[in-house]
Amino acid sequence: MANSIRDVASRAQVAVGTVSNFLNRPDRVAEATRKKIESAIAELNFVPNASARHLRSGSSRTIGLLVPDITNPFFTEVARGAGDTASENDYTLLLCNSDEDPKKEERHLKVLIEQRICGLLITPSFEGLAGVAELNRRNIPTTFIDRKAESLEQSSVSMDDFYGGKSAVKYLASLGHTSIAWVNGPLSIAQCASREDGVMDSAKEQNVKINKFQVNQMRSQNGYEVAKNILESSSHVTAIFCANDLVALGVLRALLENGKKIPTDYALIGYDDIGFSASASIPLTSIAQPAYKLGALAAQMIINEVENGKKFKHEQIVFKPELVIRASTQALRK
Amino acid sequence: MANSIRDVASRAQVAVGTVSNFLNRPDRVAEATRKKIESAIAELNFVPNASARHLRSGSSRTIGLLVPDITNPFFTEVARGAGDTASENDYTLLLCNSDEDPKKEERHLKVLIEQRICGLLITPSFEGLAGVAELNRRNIPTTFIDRKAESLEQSSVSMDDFYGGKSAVKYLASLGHTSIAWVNGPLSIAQCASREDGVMDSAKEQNVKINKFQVNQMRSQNGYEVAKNILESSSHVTAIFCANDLVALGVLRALLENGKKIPTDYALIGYDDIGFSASASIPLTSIAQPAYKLGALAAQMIINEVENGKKFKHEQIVFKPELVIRASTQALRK
DNA sequence: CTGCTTCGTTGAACCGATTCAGCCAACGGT
DNA sequence: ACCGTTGGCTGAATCGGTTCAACGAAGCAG
Repeated sequence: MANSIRDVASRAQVAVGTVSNFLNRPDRVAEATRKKIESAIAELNFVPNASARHLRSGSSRTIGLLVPDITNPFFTEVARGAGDTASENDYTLLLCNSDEDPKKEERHLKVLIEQRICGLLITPSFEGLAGVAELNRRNIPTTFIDRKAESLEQSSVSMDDFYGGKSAVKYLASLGHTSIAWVNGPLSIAQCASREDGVMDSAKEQNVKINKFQVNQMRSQNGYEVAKNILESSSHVTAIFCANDLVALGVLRALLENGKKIPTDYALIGYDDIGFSASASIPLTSIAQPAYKLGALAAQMIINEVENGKKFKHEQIVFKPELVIRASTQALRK
Repeated sequence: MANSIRDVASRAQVAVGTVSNFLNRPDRVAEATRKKIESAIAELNFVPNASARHLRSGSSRTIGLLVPDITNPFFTEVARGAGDTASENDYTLLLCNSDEDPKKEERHLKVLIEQRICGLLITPSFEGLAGVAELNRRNIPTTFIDRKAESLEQSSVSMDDFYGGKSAVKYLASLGHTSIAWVNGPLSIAQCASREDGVMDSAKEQNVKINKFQVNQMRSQNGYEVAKNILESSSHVTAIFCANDLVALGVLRALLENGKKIPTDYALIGYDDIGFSASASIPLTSIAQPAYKLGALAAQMIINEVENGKKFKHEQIVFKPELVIRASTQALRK
């Protein structure tokens, strides 16, 4: 049932090496031979064994993608982008989800090493950096997604989070808001820290007051819970900026339940511009990140690195996010 | 850098076979030897090569999961469940997304065969069934997810869609609704067809009138668009039942934009109970499907089949979905 | 003391591809 | 007629594990 290259060879009356050439460098095989092999393959229903191929050739044509939360639409878009690009280049994408759990992350990293992936795409958590170092020691090229590499020895495709944080506050200020709630995730997440820097920088420039709030995980439920604090807070804010859309959607729900009107009572901005934000009951103004493109480009870069080896020049690509204005924000009425 | 089992063997002063035993059946190795091998492995930073292992042993310990839309939270939950179960049993999950494109589906199937996956989990599209037949010919066990297998030679983990459709209508009828809009996806999708059967069956029982509407893809945008038709429709409905939550969320947004009140003007029910439904601005009543469990169980079943071979008894497991009542429905006011 | 298990270990053969040195024929230039 | 080159093909060696027949030593019964 499972045919080998040797079965094909004997059926086509050629040597195994010729079949291998046919598979990998068809131009080196004469027309007549090619036909014989083609029909032998068709008759036997032969499909080459990837394991055998990888074992001997040394390169696995498999790239790993390790994301912290497959449930977050931002990352599914990244995965789609990376997956499509991998397919187009005849690479296999091995998608792993760590669920923000360092244990799982480490376990997946081990599996990826066992699989001898030729490259890794990862959005590293703080703890995950140790595992990445291990990959480096093994000379497995690694590209960061949505997180800038500090070292020039390392590629990354990331977003300008400072700019994103800054532009949201700037926009709110331009609408007349002078007191803004900023709901951030853990500062140990690099993206959150940068966004906060941007927020504070812009606040100073625009002479706007920032009230900081914090969630432990950046999920909808956490936003829902933190909204109470915002409502009860003594200082009166007129706008709320959340570090991602999931949190913003949670905040939105809590506000509406409390009879607040958006954008009249509060202007609300999220971050990521996931699909659900556009079709939320009050479409959310957000800082859009080109997730699909991030994944696709990162995959392309790692493939280049794999194929060009030492000649490859590492790059740290940084995109600017884009403000997308929808119904959840409007000018402040005095 | 990349060490082999032979390096470990010579460093630990034992035979390669002993190292292999250590890796696979540690109990057959004496304590002292075990220690020597352990430290050799640690010193060399040895990680076994999965390709070599699979090649010789014949079984790949990799199971494929092919989903039609990684963007749909329902399927990311399925993937989480399958992935976790695979990990726990030391299997690798190869997740592929076909984006509802038969071309991509076929391509992924080919890659999965090349990888010599030991089992496949799939939510087959109508066209995909041919590809699945190919897998069968190669004796690769296949389990359907969210779609009941017709043949008893085939396992499946699915939902009772007839029951789901029926119970939604029954519930609406119990609230006093007698005229209901039913927004379904393509009938070529088995799940949609069954749900519709359930809807019609219940309608007859409860003496309720059903107005059918149709979307081509089951995404939010399609729901948004179809809502206009519902509003303009001559027959006056008081409740809307959508074939999945994404569509329902789209409908919800459109209704609110048109100044309608939910649940006062219209009761609204979705299907799947994805996370976003609970935290939608008007939390959605929905027919809940245990997506994570579906994935986890399917993975467990395919692993059992792989490990028990012919002894394995195929099963067609069918879960009953569950009505989850939230704010988007209420009793009809006369 | 002998024969029989059991336990732990050994190492060569093998899985199915790729690689590469080497071979043969045909062709062209001188 | 001779030699060099080229194109096409061959098949043995190899990748890094697993498998398994065989073997030595230890333990135990008679």
